[in-house]
Amino acid sequence: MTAKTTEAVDDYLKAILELSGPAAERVTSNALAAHLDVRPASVTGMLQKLAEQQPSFVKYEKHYGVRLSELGKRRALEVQRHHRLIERFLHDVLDFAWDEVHEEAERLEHYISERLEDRIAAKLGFPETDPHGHIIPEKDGEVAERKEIALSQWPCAVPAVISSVSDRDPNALREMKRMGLVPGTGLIVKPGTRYASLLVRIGAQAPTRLSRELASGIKVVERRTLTGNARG
Amino acid sequence: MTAKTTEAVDDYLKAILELSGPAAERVTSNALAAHLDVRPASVTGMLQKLAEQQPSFVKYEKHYGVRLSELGKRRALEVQRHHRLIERFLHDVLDFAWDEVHEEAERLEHYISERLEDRIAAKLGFPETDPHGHIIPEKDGEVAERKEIALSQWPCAVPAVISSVSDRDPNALREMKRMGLVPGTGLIVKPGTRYASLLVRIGAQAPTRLSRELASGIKVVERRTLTGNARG
DNA sequence: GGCCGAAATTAGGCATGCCTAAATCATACA
DNA sequence: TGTATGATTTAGGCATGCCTAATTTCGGCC
Repeated sequence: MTAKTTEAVDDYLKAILELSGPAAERVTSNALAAHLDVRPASVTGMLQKLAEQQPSFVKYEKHYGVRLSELGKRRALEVQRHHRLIERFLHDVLDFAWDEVHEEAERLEHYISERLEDRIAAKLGFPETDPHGHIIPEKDGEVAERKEIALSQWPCAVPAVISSVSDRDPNALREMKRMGLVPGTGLIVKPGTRYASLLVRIGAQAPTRLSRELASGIKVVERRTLTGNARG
Repeated sequence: MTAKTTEAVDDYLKAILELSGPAAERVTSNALAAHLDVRPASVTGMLQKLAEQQPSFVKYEKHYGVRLSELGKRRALEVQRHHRLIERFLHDVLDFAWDEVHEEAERLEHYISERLEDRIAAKLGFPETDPHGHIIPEKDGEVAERKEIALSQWPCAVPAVISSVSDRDPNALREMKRMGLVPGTGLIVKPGTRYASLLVRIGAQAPTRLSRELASGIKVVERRTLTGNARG
């Protein structure tokens, strides 16, 4: 039974979860401010308030950054589960395009009840990923791990499969779909300069140039390790 | 394009709409306070702020009550449309019981986009009523009128059909369902005292006693005037 | 060890929307 | 025509969560 949160608190916890990465490293006020589009001073204020609470969602050390407590992590994962379930629901049941779901889910994730969360999951057959390939945390907070890597870091000539794509830029998402860059698609990075763009063979198509910007939003895994959860 | 509102403002507008009735009469601060579960002083403050805005959602006269402006009415109907569409969606698509939908819709109604509203309506085939029989306003603000009357005021021996029931008390709703008191059900009020309870024949059942409390949440129309929209 | 720039924090404010307590208004009734 | 009573409004506060401006801390570099 996690303590009561506001929309703002949820957003902070989710941001800390996303910025701290798999290793749960400390997150700086500045990084949070940039991610939340808020002034650093506001972040300090919020973190202090959160850290004072008993029980607390975060462990906060002045000048050294913040990380989630167990409680905070549980809440952040719950909100993330809401977000991703809602995205899949909007996409699969209500015919939203994959570039439309993020904005809607971003609002609704704070306001659905446990009951609605459960009914949505059941209706969908307990899906494992959202439309962009992100893994949906289990209700108990478990997250199936996957060692995905940014496409921009992937070595040449090694067959890869897209595991997930960033959902924060609708234009990029439309462009990706147009090029066939969706979770589950196989690709190979061709040798050549990697400065402004990558030469990539997408699926069975002829090799294409991919802007660094677009590539930065794409994560991949090795060809044979994809467990088959990601849907096209 | 109605101006931007907060959840609190939406709740005030909806409350004014519901309390002012079909004739759009003035609503008193006290009535609003009771309906919104807020102190009268808070209502005064909010109404003053709303009335000051340009353009304004309300027409407010000190000491004499408030009514909606055209703008306010449009927004109130939009929120009501959201609420009722969501109720039907939760009920029909996500297997919510009819006593569970109100609470969830009460929150979500403020946070769904136009797009989601439209997709929900389309998915449902543009329904005319919510699970409790209330008419869903059209997107343009039109409301199919219906001269329904509280069951407690209905004359004896005249065949009636339940048009709608109040959705604010889950216990009452469960009790109604158990007794077969759902929209579309026919009934006849038997002669007798109407002090604490009514003697009513529900559908084809033997006459039953109905507490005044339960009856107060039920609205009816004359048997042959129901246009067939309400579902059992 | 001291200095500098970036990062972070403190200080003081603002808007929303609620509260309680203390006036004030409207009105019915004697 | 007063006056009591209930409805309503005013006055002053509190919590949330954001802001800007000013100050402090951190950490690398000379």
